[in-house]
Amino acid sequence: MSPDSDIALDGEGPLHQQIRRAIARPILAGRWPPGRRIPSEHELMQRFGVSRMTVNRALASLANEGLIARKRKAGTVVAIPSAERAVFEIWDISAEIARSGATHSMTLIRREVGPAAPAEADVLRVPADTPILRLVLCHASDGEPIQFEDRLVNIAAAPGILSARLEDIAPGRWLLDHVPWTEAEHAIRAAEANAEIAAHLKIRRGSACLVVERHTWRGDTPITFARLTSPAGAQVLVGRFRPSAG
Amino acid sequence: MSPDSDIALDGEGPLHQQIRRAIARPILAGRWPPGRRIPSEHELMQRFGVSRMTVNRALASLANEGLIARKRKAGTVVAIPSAERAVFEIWDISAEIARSGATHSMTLIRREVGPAAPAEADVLRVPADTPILRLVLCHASDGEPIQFEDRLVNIAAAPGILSARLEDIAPGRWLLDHVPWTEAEHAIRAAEANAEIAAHLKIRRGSACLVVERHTWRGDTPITFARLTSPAGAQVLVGRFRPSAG
DNA sequence: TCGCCGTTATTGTCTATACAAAAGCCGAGG
DNA sequence: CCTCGGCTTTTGTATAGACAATAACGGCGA
Repeated sequence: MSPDSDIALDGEGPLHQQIRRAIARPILAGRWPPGRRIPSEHELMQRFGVSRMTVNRALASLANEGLIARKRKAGTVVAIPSAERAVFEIWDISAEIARSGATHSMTLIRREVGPAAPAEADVLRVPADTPILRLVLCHASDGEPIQFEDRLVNIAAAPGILSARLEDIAPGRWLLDHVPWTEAEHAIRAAEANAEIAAHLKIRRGSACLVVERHTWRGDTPITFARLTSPAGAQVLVGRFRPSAG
Repeated sequence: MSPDSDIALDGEGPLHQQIRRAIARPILAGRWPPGRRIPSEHELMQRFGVSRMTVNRALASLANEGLIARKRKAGTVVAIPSAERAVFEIWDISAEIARSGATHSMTLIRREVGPAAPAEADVLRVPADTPILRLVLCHASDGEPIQFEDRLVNIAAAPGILSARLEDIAPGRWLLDHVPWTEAEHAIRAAEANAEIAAHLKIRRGSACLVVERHTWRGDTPITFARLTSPAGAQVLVGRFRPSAG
């Protein structure tokens, strides 16, 4: 069996996107470490039975997003992940903490299952009374509280979340691993800590926090809404850009 | 003369990127308002004397970034600007304000020319004593102070900035229009307003602010560093993503 | 007038081909 | 041994052609 036997087309959507996913999946899942060689366009072209233009389109798009690095003659390899991706792509605090070398821990503050109240239905963008899971928790890095997470999950869109062991794995991480998303939206703003958040993050009430709110969808159905609050100094979102060369 | 006579190739780099720029420029400059019809692929193909694939590649890339909206048979139009673009691409508060329908105004608080002090050289990432322009100003939307800007400009990289009429045009805007950049980096965080910022933004000292710091380079030479501070509620950075579908 | 349906303009995707540009590789020559 | 130059692999760009999908439009009939 070929060493890249884990890549395969899934038959969904345009070919170039299938190829994209086929390559992106093992990278994002961590099965292909940075530096790992990716088959050349010719090889992929034969393996998938498509034209080189189509392979090229897929790989160019991945390169454009910094997932892979390409060099003429040298070939294509999995790019070393920069902070960049973390900001814009999906965003997992436990991975972030692990990367910095610290230990991640988590305290579950609240966990409720039930029909969505009007306000909740509104933010999650589901009909009222949709069954949802509400989670409130606090992440810590080496014991230092670093992020307060308030999350709503559309249970219908994430079957299995109710039986997930959320003491061991961050809910964001669990969802990333188990529920494929097709669209996400971030809103980033500053806000002042309310009493509850201040208590859990061990900061002064009213002190500045960075708030990231994220909606995630699969097609038209909302999967989850998360409001992630970090103390002013604890988190900086960094992104690097080009003048958007296609 | 054709109604789209303001689009032309510039001869720099690959054709598809030239076409991209040719279309993007009048949109970003505001000459083409949202909803304005963009010539069909066939027209562009003839106008530029390139193949349709090449035009398509350029337009697909612009559509991917949300600058234009395409619909089969209906054609291509300038997209209604969502906040989205503003986050990732370069970022111009005066355009943002204008887009929201308000009037932008600006007060120049400080303007100094001279060799970079060590601390300044450090943030701008130039050698000490490099001639720099230091600007401090405050932007307002309909008279309401909305953003405090602290900027360092590498004069060598932006010839002409010294004679620009910075009372009329925001320095960020001027730089965008006059100095081509190849790379930019954003850092986003929350911070508490210090005395000076609080006074200018008319907010309480210590209240939460959103801070965006941006470095811009042309090749290896730094062009400018800007620290943009907005009161907590005034600004929300929004971004929408796909699992990075090309 | 209104609704339905075929026409057609426009974009989306894919293929096959071609040539250019970069850069690793390797062998000839010193 | 080292260096230089050519060979070759790999990616980058562009073209022409084809067919599919979509949806606006216009005309026709009730």
